[in-house]
Amino acid sequence: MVNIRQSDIAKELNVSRVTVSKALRNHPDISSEMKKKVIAASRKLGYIPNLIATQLNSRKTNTIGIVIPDLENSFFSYIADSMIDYATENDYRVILTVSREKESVEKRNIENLIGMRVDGLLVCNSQETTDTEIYSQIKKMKIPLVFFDRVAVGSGFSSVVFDDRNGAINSLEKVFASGLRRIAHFAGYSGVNIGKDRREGYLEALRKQRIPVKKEWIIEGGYELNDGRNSLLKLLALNDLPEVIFAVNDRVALGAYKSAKEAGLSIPEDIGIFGYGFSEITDFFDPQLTVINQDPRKMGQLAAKVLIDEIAGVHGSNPVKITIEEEFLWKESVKKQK
Amino acid sequence: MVNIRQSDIAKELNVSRVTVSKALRNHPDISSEMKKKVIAASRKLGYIPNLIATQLNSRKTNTIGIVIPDLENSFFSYIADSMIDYATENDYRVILTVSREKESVEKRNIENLIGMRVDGLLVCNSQETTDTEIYSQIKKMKIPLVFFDRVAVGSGFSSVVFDDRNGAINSLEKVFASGLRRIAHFAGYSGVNIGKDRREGYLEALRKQRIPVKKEWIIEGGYELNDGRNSLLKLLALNDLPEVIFAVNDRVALGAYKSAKEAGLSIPEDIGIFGYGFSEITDFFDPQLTVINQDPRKMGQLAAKVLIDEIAGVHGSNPVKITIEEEFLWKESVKKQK
DNA sequence: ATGAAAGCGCTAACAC
DNA sequence: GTGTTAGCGCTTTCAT
Repeated sequence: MVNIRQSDIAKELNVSRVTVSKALRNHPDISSEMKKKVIAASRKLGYIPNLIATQLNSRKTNTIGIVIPDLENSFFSYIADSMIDYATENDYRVILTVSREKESVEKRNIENLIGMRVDGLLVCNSQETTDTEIYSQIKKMKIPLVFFDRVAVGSGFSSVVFDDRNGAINSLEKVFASGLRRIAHFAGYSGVNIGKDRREGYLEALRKQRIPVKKEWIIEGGYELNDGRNSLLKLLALNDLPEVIFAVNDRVALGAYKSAKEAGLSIPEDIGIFGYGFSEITDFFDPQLTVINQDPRKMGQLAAKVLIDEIAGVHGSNPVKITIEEEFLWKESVKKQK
Repeated sequence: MVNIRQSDIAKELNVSRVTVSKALRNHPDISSEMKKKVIAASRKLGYIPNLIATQLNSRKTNTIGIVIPDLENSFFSYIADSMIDYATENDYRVILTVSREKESVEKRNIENLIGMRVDGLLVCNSQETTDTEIYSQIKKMKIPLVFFDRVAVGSGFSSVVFDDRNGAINSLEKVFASGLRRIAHFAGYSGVNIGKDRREGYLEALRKQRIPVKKEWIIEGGYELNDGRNSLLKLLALNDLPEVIFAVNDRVALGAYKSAKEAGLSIPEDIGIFGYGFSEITDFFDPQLTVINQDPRKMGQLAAKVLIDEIAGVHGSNPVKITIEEEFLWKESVKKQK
């Protein structure tokens, strides 16, 4: 690799490196003629400043580190994309790491990013993560950090999350208002936050309507397509179909679509389906999936904004907690009764 | 931010910084007792090495820069994911930048990454990119670079691309062999490589079978869902339906699905559809989309491997050109005739 | 207006 | 075995 340095420009012009350094940064010390000369020479030689060196003595890298569980999940890739967007607009670079839902990888990534002296961190915990020691250390080091979507609780950092519980309650109220009353829930494991909050929302919504809970209609499973398939088969075996299925996420909903069609059930006539998701995916379902919209771009943007503000010292030392409301997008997959 | 330095450890132990530096890197100079002491102290103080400083004098960052057009496109997010995977496994970090299909952003990203002194670059050109001057400069600077998917031709760098033309030819041969003969093509603009190669494959396949080309069955459009919708409407207006539509990509195919269903055509009975895509998306189509498989993980992995090998000096100065064969995955959306 | 000296945190080369 | 010196490329005093 052949890199041009400021000293090369200085030699070319027979001036000192300092003059060059100042000229390039448009320092008032330097005459405008000199500046022109320096800029011309740097163009000519193809000078690209060494940010590593700059960063070393400014102790600022203008770089944000992201730790995300899985880029193959479009929800997360949209989030990452919007974070990169927002960061770039605000003159920050982004180092993106993927934890693959592994706690150990998450930890390694974070140490790596701190080693790179990023100015701040955007972190979504892996599903496995339970040990929060590293986060206490980050707190001690006073490195700005914002959690998004999944939060290591009690660590005292800012966070941006969805209001899943109310999202479920509000959405189900709309469903009830349309005359539908028999709703099953394809739930995630209740150990995980996501699964827990969404299920609680479901239960609370039923309670409000004084609709008795049918335990057999809460079918617990994972978060992938096959889990949705299996849950639908379990539901069929009951010989007691609900009017609508409320799925814990879009992949589970898709699995339910598949099994439903294989079983000869048409959506939404024989059975309706809706679930957590985001607007961009509705089109990938036929009929279009009704979703409780978790706007990933909004989350990414907000988290990045909170972090960058925090780096700038906007919030002082008070962590900011942002809860994003979810909107119910009624599409083809659920048929209103009235 | 509060960061512990080697000198802090040195002070703590009343030794020189160099001893600490060597001990931490397990240098043979240092006694094992001293090493233990140093490691214990660094643990205790929560020392995290400053990679910026290390990089400054090693002139190696162990970091790869990626420039990708759009993370919202799952094809690219899978590629990015697999690159990060491969890089991480090989002890490289990744700085990911997104060009949003803008030439100017692409250029800015590259300069930024070079400024960060990444050890190498993985680049997919934006759709707009025509000016390749920056790439000549990179060549001069001897910075390793590998293009993937879209290549600034004539710049003399290694590349990893799909063999779109043969993918089309081979796939169409299978379709023909099953007895289907009337195939339309929803094409991209022929100005762009992708659009051009795929269309040429289509034409060549017809030629081989001595099937006359119907110009009105080559419907040119963009690469998004709505383009597929519009193309299908244009096709319907002809009152001369083909048996199968060959779509330039999955989003166009999806648009065709939508319009077909709205027009009361069922797939594959009334009309078959297949297109370029990758295996993970077939399930999102109902019926499952038959695809000419462009495996994004394979592309990401290979490109990352070629680059990392190149950084290690494996290929000398000879650019490597890798062409990935595409496999035809016959799914539900096309019905075999025999 | 320009430049010399010192230092960011770490490491390689060379003493002791 | 341990420490001293010098330097990575840049910027920030402080002289001139």
